[in-house]
Amino acid sequence: MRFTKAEKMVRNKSSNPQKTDRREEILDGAERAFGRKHYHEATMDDIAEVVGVGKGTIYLYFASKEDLFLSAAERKLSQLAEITRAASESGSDAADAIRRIVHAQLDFFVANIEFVRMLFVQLGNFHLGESQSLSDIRQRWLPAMLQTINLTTSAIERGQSEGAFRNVPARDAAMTLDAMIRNCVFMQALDPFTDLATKGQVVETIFLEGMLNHE
Amino acid sequence: MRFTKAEKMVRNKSSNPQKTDRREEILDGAERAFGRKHYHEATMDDIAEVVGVGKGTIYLYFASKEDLFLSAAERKLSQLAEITRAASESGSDAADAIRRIVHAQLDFFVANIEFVRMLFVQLGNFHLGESQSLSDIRQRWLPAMLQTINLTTSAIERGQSEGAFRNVPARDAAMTLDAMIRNCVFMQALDPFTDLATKGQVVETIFLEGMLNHE
Amino acid sequence: MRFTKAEKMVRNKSSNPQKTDRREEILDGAERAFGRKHYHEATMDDIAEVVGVGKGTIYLYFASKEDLFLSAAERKLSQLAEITRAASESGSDAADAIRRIVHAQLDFFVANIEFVRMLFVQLGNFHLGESQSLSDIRQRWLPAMLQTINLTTSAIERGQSEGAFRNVPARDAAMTLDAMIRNCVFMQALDPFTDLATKGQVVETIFLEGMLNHE
Amino acid sequence: MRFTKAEKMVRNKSSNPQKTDRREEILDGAERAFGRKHYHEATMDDIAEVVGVGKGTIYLYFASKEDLFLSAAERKLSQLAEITRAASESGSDAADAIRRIVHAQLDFFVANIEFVRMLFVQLGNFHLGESQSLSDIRQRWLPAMLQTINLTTSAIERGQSEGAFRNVPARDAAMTLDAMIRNCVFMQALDPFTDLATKGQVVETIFLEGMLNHE
DNA sequence: AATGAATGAGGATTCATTCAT
DNA sequence: GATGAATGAATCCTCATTCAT
Repeated sequence: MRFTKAEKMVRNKSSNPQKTDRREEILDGAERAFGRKHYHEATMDDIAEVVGVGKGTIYLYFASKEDLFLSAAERKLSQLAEITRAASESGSDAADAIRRIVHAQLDFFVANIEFVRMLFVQLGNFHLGESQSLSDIRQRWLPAMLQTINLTTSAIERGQSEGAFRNVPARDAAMTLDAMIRNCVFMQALDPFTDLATKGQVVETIFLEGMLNHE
Repeated sequence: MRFTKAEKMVRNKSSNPQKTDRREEILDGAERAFGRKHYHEATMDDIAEVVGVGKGTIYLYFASKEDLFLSAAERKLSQLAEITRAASESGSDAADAIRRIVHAQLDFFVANIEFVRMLFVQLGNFHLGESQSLSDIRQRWLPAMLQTINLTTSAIERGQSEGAFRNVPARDAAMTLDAMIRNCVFMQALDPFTDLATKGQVVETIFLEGMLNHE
Repeated sequence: MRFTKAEKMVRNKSSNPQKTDRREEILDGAERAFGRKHYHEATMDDIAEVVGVGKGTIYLYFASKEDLFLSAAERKLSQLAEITRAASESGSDAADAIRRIVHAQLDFFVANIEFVRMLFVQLGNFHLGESQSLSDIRQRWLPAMLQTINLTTSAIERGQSEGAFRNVPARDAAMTLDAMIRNCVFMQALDPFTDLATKGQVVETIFLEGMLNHE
Repeated sequence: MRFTKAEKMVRNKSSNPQKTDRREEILDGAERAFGRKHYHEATMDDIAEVVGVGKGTIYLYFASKEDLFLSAAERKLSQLAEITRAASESGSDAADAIRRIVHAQLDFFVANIEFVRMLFVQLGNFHLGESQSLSDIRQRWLPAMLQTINLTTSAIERGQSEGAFRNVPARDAAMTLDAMIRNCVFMQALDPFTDLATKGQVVETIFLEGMLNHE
């Protein structure tokens, strides 16, 4: 039985253990490589070397450099959404859910610092559109990104309907919080000697105190 | 008579008005070109076309593509620092200074949306280090960036010493605010139909209410 | 036990019926594959897929892609020589032999259109030499090709010695006839709706009338 | 003033002497390079070396390797059509026109042996279709090829309407003659010591005697 | 014997930079 | 000073061949 290239690509997502492993290995390496250099600066040779496979091998699992890049980010974004869901659900009330989301995401970002590099280096581009060939970035990344932002938005809306949170546009607030958290990782990278916990605390304080109804 | 490349570059910083004008024109064009495409996606041909000069001409004023890019951003970052200083100084008290900074920066970003694209697309890289050839990004950008962040930090410290602001690490808070403001521009770019004023209001509310001492 | 590559190749020429069958299958597939695409455009993957075997299997029977290609053509050229011999021998006189050769070859070409594609696409190269890696094309193909052309040449010489044919260099005439016949197949491919029989008739008429002594 | 790439390509066809010269130089080199090796075997490096320019320079004048190849052949085919027209028009009667066409084309082919190699190596492919990316070969080459074949066809039809030529399908006869002439060049390449004049004579004799009405 | 995943040399194309005009 | 034609290093991707299973 024969498969076209496209079909093969799909098959790779199936559960064949060997192929899946190799695919994951390549994604791991790509994450590291793209974490160290810009999309345009990381060459396929770099990536192959990091992964420890031949250049051609990558093309057995991914259709192009772009596909590889999008896939690597996609995987991480899904994990982030999952982390966020778990954090949100374990919160006793809205404020607690927010607190847990903040810390869960911080932990995730720190544990995946290379992903953060990779992702946010490209993210400006995502937000700001234009880039033709990377245009389908939207299609590949948006679902997981929306899922994540929606979870935070929901937590805020819950707090608002309970009367605990100030009445600001929930989605805007959620995206603001998102930016605040990401920023901690940037700061951490800038000055590795400060404590990330402190920074997380600052975000938590400012955001929660800013949201809470003090009457 | 001949000049080494270094000598030429120094000469270009001289005050010959014609040369200065042409240099500024090129920076304007670079800003637009880099605003539309990634550093690696914008070619020197693109830039020359946008500026309306020959490709070789750019090399009379800038040593390399990288130098051009760094210079264009440098100029804007200085303007941002200037704007921020004016806003901060015109504030009647700490909270007012913060409010003015938020809105001044938002206005500046909106008026220079292409710069924001250009800058923040590369910024992740800046924060997160590594990239060899762009390593001197630090040297070129850091002064103006520090100046800007220090102005916000000072305003916060003023509020804290007056007892109006909560006692969190001022610099971390300043950088958090910075991230919140930048994020507005991203959101604006994502959904151009929402009102930027609203988003600015959300940032102002969350940050100020979060910082204010409610006892 | 291990064999060097050369030993393996020799073994493959042995008469083990199974191996021979598989070898023929692969040649059949190669013929189809090379008939559809240029030598350089048909990949070993293509061929393996057409044949319905694994890519590695081909290398059990042929030393390289080039060897496969040369072998496939070699086989067909031998068949063409055989067809031509039969046609020539069944002719009652020289003119009749020529007529039979023309039609036998046309029939063969039509029945093996993919071979014709394969062969004549490469043939310019053959005639015109140079191509290093394909240089031994000569050694592999020339025997059968000479055999074919010699049969036609003999028929013409017979006609000349009988006084029926005009006295032109027989070998040149034979090669000209060969080109005329091949050309029919090209024309047929160009315009599939015209009748090949007509074209064959044109060739027969022009060649025979041109050769016959009209005194 | 600025031009898009496509516009530049068109401009190159204009009469700017420098650009035209360089373009012609490249075509000359391409002709030699493609004459020595198959389209797929001649690399852009080869061609650049033969021409004596940098690899990138070729791309200033031609959009791709394919474009270069098609352009080189196009140029020659136009010259062949022109040669053929002149020969046909200078013929005193139909038979004479044919004779002149035969010898003019032979001379042209001999003088442009590398073109013949280039062209006919690819021509099988042309006639026999398929090759996707080279599909527009048709559009680029057909006009000049049709022009050439139509000239020969006309000469034959003239002879038929004058009653001098046998009544066979004129176009088929023309294409047959074409194949006969091309074949001389092949033979010449095979055995460089034979006289091409003799071969031309054989073609002329067989074709004309075959076409002439002997009643 | 048969397979097809892995490999890396090789090739088309792009683009920052130079330099003759 | 200004230009843009020329360059070739660098990059993505393909595919013949190998070899562990």
